Amino acid sequence: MKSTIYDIARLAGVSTATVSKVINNTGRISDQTRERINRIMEDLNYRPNVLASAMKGKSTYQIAFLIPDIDNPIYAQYLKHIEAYGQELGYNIVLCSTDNDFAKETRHITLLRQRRVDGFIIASKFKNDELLKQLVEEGFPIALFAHERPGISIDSVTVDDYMGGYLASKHLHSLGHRKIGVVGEDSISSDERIRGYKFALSEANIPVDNKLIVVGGATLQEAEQSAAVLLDSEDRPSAIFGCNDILAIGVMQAAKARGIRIPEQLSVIGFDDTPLCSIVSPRLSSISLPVRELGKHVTDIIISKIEHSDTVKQRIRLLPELADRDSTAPVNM
Amino acid sequence: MKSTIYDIARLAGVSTATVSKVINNTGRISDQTRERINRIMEDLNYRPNVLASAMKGKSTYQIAFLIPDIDNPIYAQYLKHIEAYGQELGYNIVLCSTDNDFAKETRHITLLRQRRVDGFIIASKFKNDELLKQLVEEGFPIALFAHERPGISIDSVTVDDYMGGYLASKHLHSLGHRKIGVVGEDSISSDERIRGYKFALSEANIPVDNKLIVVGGATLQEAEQSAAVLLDSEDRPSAIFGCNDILAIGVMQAAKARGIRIPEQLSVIGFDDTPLCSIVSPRLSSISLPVRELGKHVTDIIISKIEHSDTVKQRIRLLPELADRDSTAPVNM
DNA sequence: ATGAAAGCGCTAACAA
DNA sequence: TTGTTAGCGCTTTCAT
Repeated sequence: MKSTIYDIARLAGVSTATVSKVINNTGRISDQTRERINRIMEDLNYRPNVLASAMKGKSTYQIAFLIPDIDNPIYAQYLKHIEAYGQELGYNIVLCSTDNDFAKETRHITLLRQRRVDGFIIASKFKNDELLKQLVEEGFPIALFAHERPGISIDSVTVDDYMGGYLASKHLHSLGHRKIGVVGEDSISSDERIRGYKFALSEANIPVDNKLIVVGGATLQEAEQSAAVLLDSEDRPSAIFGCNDILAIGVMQAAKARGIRIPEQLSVIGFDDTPLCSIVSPRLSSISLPVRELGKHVTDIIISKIEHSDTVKQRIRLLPELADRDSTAPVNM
Repeated sequence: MKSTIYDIARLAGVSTATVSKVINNTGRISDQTRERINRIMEDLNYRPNVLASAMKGKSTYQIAFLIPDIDNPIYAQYLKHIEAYGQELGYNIVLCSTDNDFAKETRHITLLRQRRVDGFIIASKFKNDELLKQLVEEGFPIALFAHERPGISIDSVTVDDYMGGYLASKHLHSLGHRKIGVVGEDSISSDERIRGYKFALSEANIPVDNKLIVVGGATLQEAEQSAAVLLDSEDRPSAIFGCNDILAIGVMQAAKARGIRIPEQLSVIGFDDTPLCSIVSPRLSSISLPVRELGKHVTDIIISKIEHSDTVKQRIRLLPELADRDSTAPVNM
């Protein structure tokens, strides 16, 4: 049978209070008893029951990570770093898929609170604003990841999507492209990226043509359909900005299906710089995110909220960079 | 403040025992009190504290899922289905990366047991045999996923790797290839797949040439190096079987770097049939796994062990299928 | 420096 | 049908 704090206390000839103190490094204990207790704990391979200590208000050392969709490799990347860094600090990650579904996210949150997870990292475009606000008000450790909610006062760690959209479009423009299409999806990040695109155009004195902006589904297939609208128009763009790599790859496939050569006849650029970029051909230019740093930042924020009930709110926004590869080239007139 | 079972009891004018009984649907309670209690719980939005009930020996409704490496999309796929199905049954997934590291896996397991997770699904090539055996002996709910350990009596859910290797090689052979290379990695699955390959050859009366079998690292880059050995030999194979999609894509890239056209000059086939297959060009032929069913099976096994302390052991082995795409073609002599 | 004891929120055996 | 009560394993005041 697993040994308890009572076993240790009995064997050491002390009270459980004393044992508890050496476990938690609190109160004053003589070096002698401390050592004796430590030895006995080692001998019995004693591990405190986290449940019991959590019941007394201590943490469970669990952080929930909510994502919309594991299929997009960028989430796997996020997960990877958050898990790795959390692990270093003694925290486990409870992973939950929300599928961007209002009911699912709500259910998850209530369930996870019952489980007494210590905090939430939310990387999905959370729909239940009320719940979010409520959690924040209660002071529950929570942080948004990879997407912001301008209206709510809540911690967040994101990449500067606006900047990234600008960078991507600017790159295209610097290659001589003036007719630049966009394939986006329905999300705040995507919107921001498109705002950046528009700014790049306006900076170059190119009027924004809304027919060049197609916002559709997030899957590869849906992206192909969105791209089709652009590609099949009589006066098709010479370059397309996909608001994430999946979308951009959808564009590539649509182009390929139409015999449009990349980058000779069409430049394509993505966003996120996932490992997919080096796997497709031509290799996809993209906007790269400091994934590890993003992960480290949220984890740090959440944990400092958990451990020091830190209350200051912050919005950390890291800057993306251009990852220039083979899918973008000077415009061919 | 969160309400407790005491609040409910007080408001309903009954004892906590009664409330507990309606929560857990045990004992006999009059419809009248049951309804009254239920109403009050609804009104207060009462949620039982899982920690407290877990302390009384009930489950935590958490299953740990150990994987070696999130970078291979097949693990993301597994994760996706296990999470989704677990979610349906009220279980959360605690995700842990082991990086195939003995120390890490050991640390994880002990930590997770402290956390009182209900069971383990292990999808990494687990190194600590002793620990594994010990867990099994203790009757701890545990199942191996996507890889077996012939030596240990333990539940497992896998795909028939041998069969898959056979299928892949047979397909290549049926296209007229006789000089077929293999790029594998250091894992039991990979070994099995190679055994299947050998069987396909022997069935076709082709002698096995060990120089055609290269076992190396698991990353894309390492796969390229493995492929190089094959591709740069004076008498290079006309087809290569990559023991998973990443490896196969490494082969494709190595071929591309050498100006070897696929499938005209080299046929390539992978294993796992990840979404990557449709993204590379030419689209990669592969061996497809019934991923959803695999996930459902392990989850079911683990949960039945948890809930009915089911003790019969089973090895479920599902059959893979050929997914024929554009990277394989008749040999060109 | 150490211990006694109350209690976290729940369950279950036993009584009534 | 319902209630009393003794824990689960730990933390934490308050004494000593």
